Amino acid sequence: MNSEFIIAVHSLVLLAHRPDGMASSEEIAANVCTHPARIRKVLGCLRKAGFVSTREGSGGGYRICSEPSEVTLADVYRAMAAGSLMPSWCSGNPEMDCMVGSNMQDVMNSVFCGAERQLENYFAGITIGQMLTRIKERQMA
Amino acid sequence: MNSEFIIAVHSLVLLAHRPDGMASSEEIAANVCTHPARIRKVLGCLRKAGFVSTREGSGGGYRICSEPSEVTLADVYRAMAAGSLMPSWCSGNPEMDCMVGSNMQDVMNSVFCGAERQLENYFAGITIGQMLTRIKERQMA
DNA sequence: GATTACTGTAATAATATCAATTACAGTTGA
DNA sequence: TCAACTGTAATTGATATTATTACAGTAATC
Repeated sequence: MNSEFIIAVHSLVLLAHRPDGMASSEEIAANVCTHPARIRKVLGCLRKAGFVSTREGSGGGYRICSEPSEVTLADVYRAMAAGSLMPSWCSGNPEMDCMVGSNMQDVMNSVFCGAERQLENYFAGITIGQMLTRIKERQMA
Repeated sequence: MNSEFIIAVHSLVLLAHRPDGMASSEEIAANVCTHPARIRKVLGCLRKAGFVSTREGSGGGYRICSEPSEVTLADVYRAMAAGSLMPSWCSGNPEMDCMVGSNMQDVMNSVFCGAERQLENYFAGITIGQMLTRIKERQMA
């Protein structure tokens, strides 16, 4: 799993929490605990996916332009980390003679595709708004 | 996700496919496409988890000592890769002032715990025996 | 129009993780 | 006693990840 997914979710939750829905890369970076350049990269993806709008220049920054209650973690996952469940390392080799060794990659692939669907299904049940609610609840406790 | 999980599953499927259920680390390594020492490490875990037995010395090696139809990928996952879904990199910081930044780690953690349960649930529906069947089917096609 | 405060993007450096390899002690069968 | 194994740790090499730097482009404001 990609840590950019975490950064994306965190950033969206932070923006959703802001009254005006806005923040600069520097503000977000301080909150997430990473470098502003990394935030700009991740939020560039979120912009392409339509979750935030950006304004360059003075007074600019990022603004959430989707309903926090309608954006799910599955949406963010698809935009940021699709396919990241399966390790890049592969066992076996389609060229080899043995039935097991030559077919394992394909079978493993289908297993992980299924796992990814399962995961997306779970993430589809959690919205950015709910994340913010959970945080507020935790803050109370 | 840990690639040792893949190696463990591949090794178990290979052993299940052998008439006598046995193979040496060298044979397994050749089939998996990795180094024998790595196989010994992974199968050492499977031994501790009770899925294989080992015999040292000449003529020794690994033998599957559980029913392929009863060992699920969830069992293997728990033995080899439990907790590996969540990235090690963390956003936010419990010490900080902001409600969002200070509670994000905990909330993200609970999200990934749920995801992991979901994943295990999916893996629980796939046995080593079924993996072998899938491979045989693919070989036919 | 100059200045200031931003984003976008790429390149580089630092660090961490992962896999391969080597080495060798211990075990067992022949 | 030799040969063929496992168990394990240390080292090296490769790869992936994150931080940092740099700078061009854009927009608001004075």
